[in-house]
Amino acid sequence: MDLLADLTPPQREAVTHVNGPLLVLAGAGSGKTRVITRRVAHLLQQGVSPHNILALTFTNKAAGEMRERIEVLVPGAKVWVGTFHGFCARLLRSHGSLVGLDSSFTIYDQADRLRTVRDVLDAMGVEEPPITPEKIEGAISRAKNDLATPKSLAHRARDDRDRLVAKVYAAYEERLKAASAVDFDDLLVHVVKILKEHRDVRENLDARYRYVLVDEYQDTNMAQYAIVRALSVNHPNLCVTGDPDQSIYGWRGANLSNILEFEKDYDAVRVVKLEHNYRSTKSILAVADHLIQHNVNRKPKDLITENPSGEPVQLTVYARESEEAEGVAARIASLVREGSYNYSDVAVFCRITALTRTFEQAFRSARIPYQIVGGVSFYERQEVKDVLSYLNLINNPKDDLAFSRVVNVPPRGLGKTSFERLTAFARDHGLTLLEAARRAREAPGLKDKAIRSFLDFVALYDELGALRDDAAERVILQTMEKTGYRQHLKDESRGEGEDRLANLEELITAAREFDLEHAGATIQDFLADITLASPVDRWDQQTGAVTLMTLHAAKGLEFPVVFIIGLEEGLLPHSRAFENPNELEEERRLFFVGITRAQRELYISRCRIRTFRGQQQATAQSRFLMELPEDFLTYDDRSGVSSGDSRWGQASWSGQSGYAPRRPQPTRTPMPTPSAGGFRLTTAAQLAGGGPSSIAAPGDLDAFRPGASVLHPEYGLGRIVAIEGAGPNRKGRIAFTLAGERTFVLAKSPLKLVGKSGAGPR
DNA sequence: ACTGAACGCTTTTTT
DNA sequence: AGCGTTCAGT
Repeated sequence: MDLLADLTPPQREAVTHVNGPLLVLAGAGSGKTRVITRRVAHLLQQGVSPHNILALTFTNKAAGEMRERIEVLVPGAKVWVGTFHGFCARLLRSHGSLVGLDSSFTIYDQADRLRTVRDVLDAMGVEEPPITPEKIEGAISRAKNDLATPKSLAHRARDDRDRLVAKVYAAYEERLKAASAVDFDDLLVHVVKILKEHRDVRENLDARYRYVLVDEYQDTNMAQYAIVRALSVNHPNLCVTGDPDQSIYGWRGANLSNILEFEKDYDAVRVVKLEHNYRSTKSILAVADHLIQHNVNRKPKDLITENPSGEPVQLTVYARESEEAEGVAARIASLVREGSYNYSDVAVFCRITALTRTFEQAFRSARIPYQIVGGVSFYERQEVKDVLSYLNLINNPKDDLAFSRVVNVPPRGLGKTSFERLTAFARDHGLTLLEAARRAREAPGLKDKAIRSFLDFVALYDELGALRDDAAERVILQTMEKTGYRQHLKDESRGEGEDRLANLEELITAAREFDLEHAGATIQDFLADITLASPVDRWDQQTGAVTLMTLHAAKGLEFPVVFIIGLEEGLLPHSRAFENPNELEEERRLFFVGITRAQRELYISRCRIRTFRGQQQATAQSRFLMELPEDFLTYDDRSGVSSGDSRWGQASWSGQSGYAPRRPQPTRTPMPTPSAGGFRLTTAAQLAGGGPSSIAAPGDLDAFRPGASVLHPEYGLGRIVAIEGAGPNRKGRIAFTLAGERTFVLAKSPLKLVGKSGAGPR
């Protein structure tokens, strides 16, 4: 096919560029992916071997898309397209020994990292760290992204916290090394190290990957920069694409100057600007453009489109979040009912994942199919993690973290004490935990029973270890049988075991699919694949459901209809960004990214009261709303509250604004307002005087009598069948409708009385 | 050693 | 509000 026929002159220029560095500044919706894939096809057409081309992206999803589109253009071309992390993992399997890494290394995800940091703090005897483990973990990650070592960190430490971070960092590194493990950042950092220290390797790779393409270059960090740089010394045929206005990963160490300074960094850079937008209506683009112009630290850029003006962008204010969710749900329902769109044409974006919960409820009761991208990942569920830990240990016997996860799963009578003795023994003799377990007889202080359990575990392990080179599905099945894990879940008294088994079935299915797609692959490949997979990768636009995701996850996607919710100070922009002008600009870019995902219709909303961590709070509208052009907006205040804030507030309650809603408003069921009215439940703990200022009024607890109905936040409704004892420590035996019988110390329990004999308004 | 309930902390975003 | 960790009872 003719690769150039349907391209604009600038697109054509980028596609036909062959040798030398190329910077493509691609505005949102400017056909960037099309340009990259065409360029790859063009290179192949010019006789470049697919073997010599490397295309790097940030997500597997983007990589997969690119691979597919290249396949359509040039069937059978074996171009390596993948993520930075995937590329580095592969490289380390073959070259890891140069940095002292076994080829069977384990990849730690963030949860593993945090666990390790906690363990390190524990081992160091730090009782009350001045900063949280999460912060330390973040600081270590940040240091790695900036290519800082524990030493350099210790060197520039200014206070106790910095010194602690540096110390933990050093110990953390040792642990990973001993466990033959790497974290996400290490994948990059180790490769950087190899490229720096082994000239021959670098030159070979530079020559091998003669043509390198990097997508989303504005989001590269120092380590990624160093890798790309090292692969483009002798053969600087490097093509980077990106948009500084869409840089949203600064918090993760992305370095905007990588793209801003690209022209100075390489000689004779060709720059191509793609400013023509093929995605959005004029209204949407105008709103995006107005907003982003408020960024000071920015290269001016035009956004042009020949698309129709379309509907104005609609801004709606709701009273509370439940109404926001219901309002959005109602609008989606009517859009679909009118026949203009399918559910899968619609996406709802929010700043933080916590906001999706309300929407789930609203969608469920409105019977709108939805899918959430992100949140608690499938692979993070307990039972999945357990089985995967077995796989990790089979693959890498040094993985102490995996060992400690599974040694007592299912329960083998190995408790804290036994485990601590084993750890001490391992540490004293420089053994891995598995080796130590093998020699459990020599470990001081271990009881006979524990020794036997450890030895049994090792025997079990050896049996499983023989499966090391088998396909993933088989190993998982064998593991579940031989460890007795499947039986363990079956025996679980309450219904949860079945859900867990169902999740494991899903894992088995995933493994089977992986095995089919990757002939000859082992569990090591399977583990790497799922560890490096992100929730977005599992997302599928074609499922006929509304998509619910964070603004970050939305990057690179597009939808006919987009809702962006929670336009409130503290949320968007997020409160953590208030202090820092750069971070504030990043928040603005984040909003910009969200807006420019929309093709035809865009709705933004906020609410006046939002519940956060259990607290209801009045909100202030996002400062970004003031930065949008009125001409392209309609405004609709459905909160029923007058408020002095902003010109928007004025426009709303006068009722005379020119921004009348264009469509009939869907009717809403009036909602009772629980907090404003008189009905409130009081917990037993409150009755007993949980607050420091009040003194227990013993009489109040008397309301908890046999026969009374109670509500427990977790177990739901129940009835008191018996009261045991007397005084403040009296216990209640509750028969729950769904969860069986349980006993509580009333004064400490979160039980609430319900029904007419229960607590009235106070 | 194991279970279940209370405590206390938090994540903003993710490869 | 929700989760992981800690604490207490058996």
